[in-house]
Amino acid sequence: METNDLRKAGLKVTLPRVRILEILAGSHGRHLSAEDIYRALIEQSEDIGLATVYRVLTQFEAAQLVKRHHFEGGTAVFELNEGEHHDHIICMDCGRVEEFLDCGIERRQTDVATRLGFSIEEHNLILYGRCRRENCPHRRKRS
Amino acid sequence: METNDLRKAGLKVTLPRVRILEILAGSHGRHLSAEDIYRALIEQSEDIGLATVYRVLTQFEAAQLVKRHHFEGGTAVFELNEGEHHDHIICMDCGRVEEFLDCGIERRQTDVATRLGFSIEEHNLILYGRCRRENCPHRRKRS
DNA sequence: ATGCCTGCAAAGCTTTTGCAGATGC
DNA sequence: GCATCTGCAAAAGCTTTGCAGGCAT
Repeated sequence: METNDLRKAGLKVTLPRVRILEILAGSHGRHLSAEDIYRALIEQSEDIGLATVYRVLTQFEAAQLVKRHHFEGGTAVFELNEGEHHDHIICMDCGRVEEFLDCGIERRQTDVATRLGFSIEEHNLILYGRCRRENCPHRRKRS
Repeated sequence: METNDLRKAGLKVTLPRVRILEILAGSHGRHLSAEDIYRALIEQSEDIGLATVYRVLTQFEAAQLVKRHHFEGGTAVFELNEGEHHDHIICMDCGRVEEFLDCGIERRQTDVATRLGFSIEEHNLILYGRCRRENCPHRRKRS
């Protein structure tokens, strides 16, 4: 039950927050911008302002319920924080985003940081490429 | 001679472009925002508009003379493209940026991409940590 | 009942663009 | 001389903030 996540974060259980959580949960791994979420709300006839979407997402980020990514070009995108870490690979043709985790890469990152005299706190790895799926070449895919 | 780089890129050798290249070359690895460069120009009494800085940087990026990074929080930063690729580690306390290259990480990235059915075009890896230098703990260091 | 939320509109920031004049070749 | 470039100012995103009213608890 997501409403408990809200309570645990010290946030009141309000309709905008619940709806936004639902939309994020229903995005099946797609990464949504504030605008994406705003439009999704409009589609389901919820009268929630864009400013609220931003505010809620910022609160969710502070509460570690979501992660904010900057990918490329100004617009931030958000995804539910499922707990376990992963990195991203993005298709430059169709915009599809896949997630992955490679222990070897993770380990070597720690090694590099140590070698340079840093203690690593977090990291951000994005691969840009082209996927060879037959349904790729044009436009973002609906899930 | 940097003016040749400009010519090779099909760009006329103008004062703004030369000055901006010089500033980037003299930044000793520090990553500069458009605003940083603009202020540096003002300091040396060059009357060059911020819009021009942005335009020139965009042209330089297209000509692969510089790389644009998005690091964190809205503002893009730029560095001279020295040819060989590297990644970044950033100190969350003092903002210091170090560069590194780890062949193991590079190789595994390619492997991961292949496994997922992508051909990798480029990537972006940033480690965030805390450096333990005695001169670190507060504020960004002037070079 | 009270304090946290929300909507709206306005402001803030970074970046881009239109246009008339200036400059490199 | 001509095309490209620049400065200025205005516009265009994306995101944040102020304020008055609304809602969860």
